[in-house]
Order: sequence, then structure tokens, then C-alpha cells
Amino acid sequence: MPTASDFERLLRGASLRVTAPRIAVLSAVHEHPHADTDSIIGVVRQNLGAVSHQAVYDVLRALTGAGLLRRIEPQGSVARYEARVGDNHHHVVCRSCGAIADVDCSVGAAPCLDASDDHGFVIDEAEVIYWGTCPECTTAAKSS
Amino acid sequence: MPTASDFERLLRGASLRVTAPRIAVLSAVHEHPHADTDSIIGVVRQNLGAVSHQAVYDVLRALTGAGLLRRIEPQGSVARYEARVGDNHHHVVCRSCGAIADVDCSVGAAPCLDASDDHGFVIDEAEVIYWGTCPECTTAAKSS
DNA sequence: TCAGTAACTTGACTCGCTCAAGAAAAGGCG
DNA sequence: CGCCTTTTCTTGAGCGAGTCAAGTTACTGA
Repeated sequence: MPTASDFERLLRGASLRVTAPRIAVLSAVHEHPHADTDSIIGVVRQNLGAVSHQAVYDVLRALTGAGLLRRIEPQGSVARYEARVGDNHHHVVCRSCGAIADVDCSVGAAPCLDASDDHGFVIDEAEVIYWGTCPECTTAAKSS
Repeated sequence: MPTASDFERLLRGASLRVTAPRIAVLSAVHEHPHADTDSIIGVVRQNLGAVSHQAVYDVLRALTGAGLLRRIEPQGSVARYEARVGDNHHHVVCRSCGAIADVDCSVGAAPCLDASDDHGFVIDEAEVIYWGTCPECTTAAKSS
């Protein structure tokens, strides 16, 4: 797990000012991958004390814009954030409980970047979401 | 373009009662693929006169649940609906203007259904969203 | 150290959508 | 056909995630 000074380096590398809320948000997302905004606010407040929700929203947007965080929002879920960026991995989402897990790309680094007919669009990213049932929910469904 | 009696048959096939709002919503989505809820409400009201927004929401949910419509909601966009169901096609979304176009699956009918490591999840669907820039926005960006 | 700008606080507000209760109408049955 | 049950629609309030705006605070580079 990276330390506060690692996060500071990340921020400076992105030409962002180093502030306590930013360090705390980065740290929270590293510790809790796929956490929603509310949980992140909770974790940040545990570490820093009072922090406005607006600050967290701002920080999340700044960090996402700078490429330090990635925002994901599967249908029916609120926005979630993760710190694993730049490796083009995907996600599998449980239809039953909403759990999210990481999935490496099965076809190499930048997989399905060719659509069969792209309608003239210039495509720069392919985002894949696998839908299914997580082990816990599968077990629960069988036993019921 | 299907007629009202085609839609009636669709509804009966799904054991749903046949009502004017439902026919109108089905028709609106067929005519305007990828339309958001608000536009659908507008089209429905043009054809039927006064219809409550709640009715449209209910109808959209019923039809989506019955598999007659598909709901898509790319990040940063409100919910949109389309009538093309059951053929596992995907979408390309313009980052600049939000335009959506259909893309057939490049790897066959049910493509990337294997994740490299599925974490024990039972996966039943892979949803792919291509991100890029549409022809109009590409042209606009060059000329500016 | 100081100035200037970026970031944070506070609080109101918007938007998409849902909840709830009652009225209307679809469709099975006599 | 006309009644009865159940589903669907209307009306109107309400909720939650996120945004906007104005003013204060505090990084950072000179």
C-alpha cells in the first residue's frame, strides 16, 4: 500500500496542489477499490475529521480528470472509483448484490478496439462490463 | 416500421395488457432508437395527448422487464431505451456530443463471454461500450 | 514572505427518478 | 353483454446523488 508521500508524488506529477483532502481521498480509494462516493466521504472523515462532501466531489473529479483515479458506474449503481488505472482492465458485476470484481482483459492489453462497423466514429477505448452472479449469491440461490 | 397491431401482438406475447400508452411507447422507441425518457414522453404525448410521466416510467420498466425493450445508460448520460433486443449488439458513444450508434459484435454472436479470471462469478452477459468521437465532432474539432 | 490562484466550506438547488394512494380501464367469466 | 378482479394510469409528494455559486482558506512560485 502506497504511503502519503507516494500520493504526494502522484499529485505533484499531475501538477495538482497537495492538500490533506486529496491525500486522504487517494488513500481511501486505494484501500477500498470500487467504493462509492459516500463510503469514500466516510473514510476520509475518519482520517481527517470534518471534510465537506463538496470537497470530496471536487477532489474525485480532479483526480479522475488527471488520470489518477478511474470512475466506473454500472447501471443501477452510483458512481464508484478505483485507483487501478492505465491497464485497461474490466469489471464483473453481480446482478444480485452489486459486488464488483476486476477482470483482466482476456484478449491482451487493448482488446476489442475494433468494432465491426464503426459508423465513422474514431474509437479510443472499449469498456467491457461482465454481468453475472457472484459466488456468494450463487450459493445463496442454490440453498434456498 | 411495425404497426400498432404488431405492437399489440408483442404485448400479448409477453402477457402484458394492451393499453394506448404501451403501444405509444413501443412505437416511440422504435422510431427513435436511443432516446432518453424525456424525449419518449414528448413523442408519446404528441401521439396520445396527456400521459403522465409516471405512466411512461412504468411502461418502460414493464417493457424492459419483459424483454421488449433494452435500457442503456452510458456514464454521464440519463437512461436511454432501444427496441433492438436479443441480438447482443453493442454501442459506440461520442465523448463530445453523446451520440450513440449501434455496433454489431465483432467476434460473433456472444463474444467476450470468457473473462480471463472470473473470480468465481457465473457470467451471463458481456456488455461492451466503445468510447470515441463521432464523425460530426471529429470534423468540428479539425476545423476549429 | 507575499501575492495570486487553486482548493475548500457552506448552503441552496436541480434533475432524474421513485413512492403512495386513489381512479380508471383491460380482460376473464358467467 | 355486463360484472368483477386485477393491473395500469393519474396526481402529487418526496428522495438521493450530484451540481452551482459565493465567499473563505491555504498552497506554491517568485
